[in-house]
Amino acid sequence: MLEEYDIEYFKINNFERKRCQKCGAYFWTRDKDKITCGDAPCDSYSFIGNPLFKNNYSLDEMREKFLSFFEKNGHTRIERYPVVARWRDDIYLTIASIANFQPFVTSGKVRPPANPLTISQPCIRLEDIDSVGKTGRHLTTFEMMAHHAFNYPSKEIYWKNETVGYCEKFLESLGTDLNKVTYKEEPWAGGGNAGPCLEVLLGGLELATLVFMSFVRDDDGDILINGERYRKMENYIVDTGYGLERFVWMSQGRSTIYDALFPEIIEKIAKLSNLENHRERIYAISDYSRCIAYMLGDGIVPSNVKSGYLARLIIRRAFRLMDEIGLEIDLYDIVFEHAKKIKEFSDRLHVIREILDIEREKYDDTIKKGKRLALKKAGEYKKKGKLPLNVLIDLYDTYGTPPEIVKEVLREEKDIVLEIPDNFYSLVAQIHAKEEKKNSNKEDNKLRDKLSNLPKTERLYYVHDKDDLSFDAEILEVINNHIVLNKTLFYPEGGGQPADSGILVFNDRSVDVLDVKSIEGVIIHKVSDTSFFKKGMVVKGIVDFETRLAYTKHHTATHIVLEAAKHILGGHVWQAGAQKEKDRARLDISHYKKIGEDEIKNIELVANKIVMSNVKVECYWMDRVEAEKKYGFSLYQGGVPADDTIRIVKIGDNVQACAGTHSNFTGEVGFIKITKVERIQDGVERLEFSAGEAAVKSVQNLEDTLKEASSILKIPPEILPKTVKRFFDEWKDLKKDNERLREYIARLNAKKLLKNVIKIKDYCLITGKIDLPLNELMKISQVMVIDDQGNDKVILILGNNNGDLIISLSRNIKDRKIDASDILKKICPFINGVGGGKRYLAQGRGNPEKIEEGLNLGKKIIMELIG
RNA sequence: GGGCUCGUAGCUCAGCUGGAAGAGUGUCGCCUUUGCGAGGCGAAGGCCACGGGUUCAAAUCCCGUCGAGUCCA
Repeated sequence: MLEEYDIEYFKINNFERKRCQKCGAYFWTRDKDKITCGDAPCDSYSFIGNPLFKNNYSLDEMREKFLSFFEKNGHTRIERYPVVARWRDDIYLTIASIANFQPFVTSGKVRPPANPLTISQPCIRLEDIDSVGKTGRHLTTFEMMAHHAFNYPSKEIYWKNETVGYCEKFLESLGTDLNKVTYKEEPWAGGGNAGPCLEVLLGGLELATLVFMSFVRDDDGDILINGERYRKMENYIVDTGYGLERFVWMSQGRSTIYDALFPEIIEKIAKLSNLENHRERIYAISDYSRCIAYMLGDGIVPSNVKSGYLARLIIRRAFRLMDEIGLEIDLYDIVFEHAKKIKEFSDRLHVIREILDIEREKYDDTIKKGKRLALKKAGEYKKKGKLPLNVLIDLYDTYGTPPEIVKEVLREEKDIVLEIPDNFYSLVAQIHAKEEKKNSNKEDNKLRDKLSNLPKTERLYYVHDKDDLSFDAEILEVINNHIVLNKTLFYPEGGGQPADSGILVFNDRSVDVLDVKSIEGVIIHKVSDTSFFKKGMVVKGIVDFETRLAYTKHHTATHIVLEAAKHILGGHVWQAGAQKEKDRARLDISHYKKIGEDEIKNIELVANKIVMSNVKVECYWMDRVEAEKKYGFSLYQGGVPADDTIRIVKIGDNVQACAGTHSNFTGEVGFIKITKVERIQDGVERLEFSAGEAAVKSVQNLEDTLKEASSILKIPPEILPKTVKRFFDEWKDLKKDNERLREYIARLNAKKLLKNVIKIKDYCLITGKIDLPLNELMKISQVMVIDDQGNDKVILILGNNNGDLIISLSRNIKDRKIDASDILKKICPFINGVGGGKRYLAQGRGNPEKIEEGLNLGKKIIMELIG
């Protein structure tokens, strides 16, 4: 792989390629005497107390220094992207600056926002969360300062020489002695791409990585990196990453990175705690709180799934650390110290506070419950003297009680041993390791191949005339039961809007269109019959008007409801999913607590106000880069399109990238009625609603229900709640009365039955037929056999006119020969019955006319058993 | 997206190898005490989340719905 690192710049500037005498890695240096690569652990830190830059820099100063340096060198400065990677479905958090441009820019499908560009991108990586605070250099959150150049076969911006040159020039501008810098060779791979990479090392610290992304994953490729195969890409990308925090640290030479970055926060915490005893924890809190500020500031809502779970994870870690050092302030007070420095968070501070308050409450509940459970489990295992590992795992996995808490609770308990293995958390991870892989749609892939030669279908549905949903088009291809036309008015399934239905007509024959899909811009119509369709025919298509109109209204309504929800609940509301149907639609939104009744009413009201204001629904195509610049990432509520040009749907303040069909004015949507709100996940609320006629019908249905309910009670609907309450209360009272009476009747009957007692030895045999339901017989048995138990051994056999039969024994009968279930089973055949039970109680049913007979038989059997 | 757990008295929970609803705490009443705190006796308070199924019988077993918790990716 040497030729990849054979860089002109190194030659011109008299670099030498050497092999590290400690780790064996190859590296480049100006220093003839250097024998190690410069990376830890081969070289130790030489900058602590001895900064290797000329001046001290803060985070803001260093960031500005970097960005303006590259601006001066022909790069365009780009605003940071959010830390939550909403434009990707393979990662939740932005883990690198290049992540902003994957997958569509790196693959060449979409052009970059500028080329070359420079950016300082806040990134979050939780892999090393356990090391934070302990090592002095690990962080969960860092800013990756970067410059990127996207090179295409037709046009190269710059490549390796310039990249290394910029690096040297930038280091030089900080007053670095370039003789002390080494460039270590290290192949890089990530996100399906790979390439050679140079790690820039100074004073034992890796300051930056210069990646030359030029390979793409391919099982047939000839390049092997980390056990995976890659091949050369057509385009090639300069992907650099300069660690802002490390540059700051290097400039200050403080003993840890935390001391360099967050001195005022550490000081604040130290005032309330003891810095010397809790140094590591305080460092970790200073970092975690910044991570939390970014996550919540960029709109992540804590949840039990996806990125929300990661937010909750780190928030809870922070709570635990704070508790461990007895820090008695709100987490928000620390998070605020970070958040106040980030200008776009200023109007989100109150939401951040509220979220953290709610999280604190939930955490306290979980821990409280966990402690109780731990004590209970400890009690269960006291005899064994040891709490088994699987119980410990269960406590964490199922109830969220970390082993540290269990240990704390059991500190007082001396009878029970608790062993927490070092790899506890990886053991938990192993349990969940089994992952099912989604099998990709094979049928789609087959079609994809066949369609690859066809041109993109002309989409008439964006420009059609509303009153006439018919069109003529030419058949380009017939594949199985699918038809491809040169143009179509049929809307293909997408963006939560189902496909149109309708018919295709040729001469006087027609077929139903069952499904419509768009595959890479080629629209295919699945039809009921393709037998008489041939390539080249011109056919007439007619889209079902009613269905289309219903979908259209609900689609526009979805945008309106989302806007209303944002207005009422706040800017953290994002669409988490949506689906339209003919008579209703549903919209999932992120929100951190249950939506209240009043809030729902307000959302409904605001939505209807938007409808009544009858604003124009503007749909137009726009350059992607421009649109992003103008409207931001909130464009992408329903997913990210893979094109340079995107379709914008603008309804007042609400602007979204959307491919669906929409009404011309909001007034056409008609009445919007929210019919149901449910929580599908913690942090995700689902709103179901209807629009237009469907909304009117849904209200009418509700009214019908109300009328029906009140007509049963023969009252007007207005007093339904009051009356229902009265009935319910009365019902409860009657139930209680009934209970008392049953008890009373049971005792009366018990008294009566005592006349039938047959005494044999010390047994009391009682039989009787009483005309009462089975429940009452059970009650009598309860009274006679269990409640009023004296020294007598009572055997009770009762029957009723219904054919029910029970046999009940008092618990002091120890003779195993006498078994209620056995006796009953012997009787059953003679009364055409079934039944069973246990030793002390059996119950069955037979022919009502034979109950008398059954009772006598029972008497006989028992007398034989005792006698 | 996947796994696990839980919905029983106002609250915290037991009962869950199927047999007819329990404890602690809180509430109310009476007694004891100089008062506070506390103690004694008693009472009220349950669609056992909802809907199906299995069974002679379901709080208990099975399926579904709704609600809650938690871990992992």
